[in-house]
Formats: sequence, structure tokens, C-alpha cells
Amino acid sequence: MSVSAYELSLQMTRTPRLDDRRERLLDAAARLFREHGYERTSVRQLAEAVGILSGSVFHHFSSKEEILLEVMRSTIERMIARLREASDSGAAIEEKLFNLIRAELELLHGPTRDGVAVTFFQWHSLGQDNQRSILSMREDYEKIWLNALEQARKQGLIDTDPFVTRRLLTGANGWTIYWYKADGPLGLDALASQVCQLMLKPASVAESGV
Amino acid sequence: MSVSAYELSLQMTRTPRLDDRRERLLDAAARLFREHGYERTSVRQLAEAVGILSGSVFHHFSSKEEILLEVMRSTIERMIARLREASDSGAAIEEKLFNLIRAELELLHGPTRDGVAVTFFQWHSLGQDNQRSILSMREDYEKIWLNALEQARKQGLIDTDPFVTRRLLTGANGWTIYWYKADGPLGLDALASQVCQLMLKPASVAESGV
DNA sequence: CAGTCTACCAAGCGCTTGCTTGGTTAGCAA
DNA sequence: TTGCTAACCAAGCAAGCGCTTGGTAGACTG
Repeated sequence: MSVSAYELSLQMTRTPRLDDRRERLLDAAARLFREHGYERTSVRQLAEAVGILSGSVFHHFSSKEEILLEVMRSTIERMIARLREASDSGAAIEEKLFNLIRAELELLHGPTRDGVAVTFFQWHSLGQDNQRSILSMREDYEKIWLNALEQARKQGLIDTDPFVTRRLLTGANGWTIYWYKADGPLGLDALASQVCQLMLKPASVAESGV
Repeated sequence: MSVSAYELSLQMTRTPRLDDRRERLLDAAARLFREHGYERTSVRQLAEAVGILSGSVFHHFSSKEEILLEVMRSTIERMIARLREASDSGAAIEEKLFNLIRAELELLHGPTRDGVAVTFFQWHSLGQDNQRSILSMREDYEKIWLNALEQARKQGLIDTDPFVTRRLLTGANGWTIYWYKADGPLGLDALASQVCQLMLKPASVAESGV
């Protein structure tokens, strides 16, 4: 670099409105944590990504772990909002389940993918206390799932234990971040259909999209 | 500790037969990597776990990454052997699929669980080259799966794409390490049955165990 | 019984890490 | 104009990291 981070920052408007920089730090953190993992991402790398020096990061966050925590916290909020939307929309339980699956896959592969991937797979990088607090936030998200699956079981659409089913589904969906390419030949709707086909008993699978 | 690592090592038989210490290092590494993750496990911790000093580790391995690589390599060998056993044994394709699922769950929760968990979830801690080499080893393992699933599809037991199905199954099974307790109320056979029930189309699920 | 080799210790090197400290600048309010 | 504050830089500290080096004790070999 021929231009220092300091000079670069002067080219932009200094003292940006509100906590815009904080947002940018969280976005960059989500991306870097996803790409390289939490412990392989240094505070210096993160700072460089938004054009400041490493020490300045601690003006916005009190520790590196707090950044990870905040990435997860804000992500879970969005996840819950998105899932609730899918849960409330559909009428028939079959459609509802499809919408839920599709929503989770969207979260995993849409604009929120960095934060969601980090939330799914990097909670073990948190200390015990923060791990517990994140886990309890995720429970609200899981409750939406369990309600839907319980409903599906009562209506005979599923003959497996809702709890176990959800856990298996969590793994199946979460793992897609390691192989599914959103810009590949398999569309997100088609993927959601396949997942649905595995979950639901009869041939009554919602063939909505694609 | 009131007794130094050195004194401790003198209490044991020095210069143990063959590469027994190497084995012990790999075992300890698998356990520590699984429990705390690769980058959160220091060479010093690993050394202490087997009663030597950190520098001595590099008499057995040329780098920390080589230890991870070796853990994965030896694990994949065992995984392939175990899966091939399951694949060759069963006659009917239904039983075969059940055996494969049960074998993978056994690998994930039996004595090999540390290495298997590390192999499943920590390949991103390897450098690019080693990542590729491990990935190519895993392909042999996946081939066994794909063969079985393709066979199942031909016989109408499955109506989803074998490749996609396997990926989803990988996630579902792998994720069990985060929630399934082998000493809990749900037996391994029961779990395998539930997974089978999700995979296979009709009620023709093998209800062998539990 | 000398020579060799394996497995280790003891010490520490060079580097990176998360984080702190003290000072500086731009923007805003009175 | 002055005073305050948020946002940052510049410098660096202490701790921990992976790994190296030089030496040595004990077992094995001819």
C-alpha cells in the first residue's frame, strides 16, 4: 500500500453519522470469520478491512469476543424475524414447512449468509458464558421449528420425533454452506424441494418453485 | 504440579517400543482438537497431555499442521474400512443402507469419535494443499455412499438425487456430534432408524434394533 | 565396551496476538 | 470562540505462539 490507512480515512467523511463504522466492522467481521474462522482472523485484519488501525477497533468493541458475540446476536434476531415471517404466512402445514425450509436456506445463502454461517458453526469460539447466552437466543428460533414440526406430526405428515427431526434437519441445512453454490445449476427452490421430499412422508411434497 | 514432566517421564519406561508415543500424541491431539479446536489447542497443551515438553513434539512431527493432517489421514482410513465392511455385509439394499447409516453414526460416537469429529469439522484449519489432499481421500469414502444411494434410487427406494441426498445426509449425521449423547435415552440403533425413516420412501424401514 | 541412535529436556528465538495508553483531529453546541 | 466529545492514530506492552538448537540419558548393536 502506498497510502496509509490514516490518509485513506481522511479521504472519507470523518465521524460518519451514527455508528455506521460499527456496522461496517460487524459486516467485515462476519465475512472474515466465515471465510477464515474466528481465531484465524486477527483484529489487525479486521481493522484493515474497514480502513482503520487495530487499536481503533477497541473504541467500538471492548474485546474481540464481543464482536463475535454481536455478530451472532444480531444475526439470530434476523433469523428469528425471517423464520417467523415464513411460519405465519403459509396456511397449509405442508406449505408452511416448505416455506420454513426455504427460509432457512435463504438465510444460509442470501445476503445474511456470512453471519448465519458463523452463528451455525463457530459458537464454540465463544467463552462458556457467551456460548450459553447465544444458545438461549437460538432456542426462540428452534421453538418456531418445533411448533411447526409438532403440528406436522399431529397431522400425520411426519412420523418421526420432532426434536430429533429438527436436529437432523439443522445439520442437513447447515452443511449446505459447504457444498451448495447459489449460482450453480441447482436453484434454491429445487434444493428446498429435495429437503422437503426427505422430510415429508407421502408424495404430497410442495412442488411450488423451480 | 509438584512433579515435573521430566520426572514423570522417567517413571515410565523410557524409549517405549515402536512409535507408541506417536500414537499417544495422535490420540491426545484428536481429543484436544475435538474439544477445543485446532487453533485453540497449543503444542504445549498437547505435549503436556502425553507428559513431554513442547519441543519434543517436533521430534515426532515436523509441524503442528502435520499432526492434524495425520489425525485426519488415519481416521479416514478407518472410516473407509468400517464403511466398506457395512457396505459388503448386507444383502438387501434396505438393510445395506441401514448398516451404512449405523456405521457412520458409530464412527461419530464410538471410540473413533474424536478423530472423526475433527475430520468432519476442522478441515478448514489445514492449508490449501493439505485440504485438497484430505478431500481427495474422503472421496473414496463418499464413493461407497454414492454407489449405495445410486443402487437404492434404481430400485425405487429413494426418489431424490443421490448426490444431493448424500450431502444432506452428511450434514444430518455429522451434526449429531453436537447434540446426540451416546449414553442418553436414545440408542444408536434408534437414531439410525430415525435417519433411515427420513431417507427411505415407504414404510419399508429396517426396524432391526431397539 | 565403544559407537550409534532414539527420545527427550532446557532454553529461548522471532513473531504475532489481543489489547492499552496518550495524544490528536474533526465536528458540533453553547 | 471556546469547550466537549466521538473517532481515530501511533506506539508499544505482555503474553503466548510454533518451532529451533544443542546437549544428554538410556537402550541397542557390533
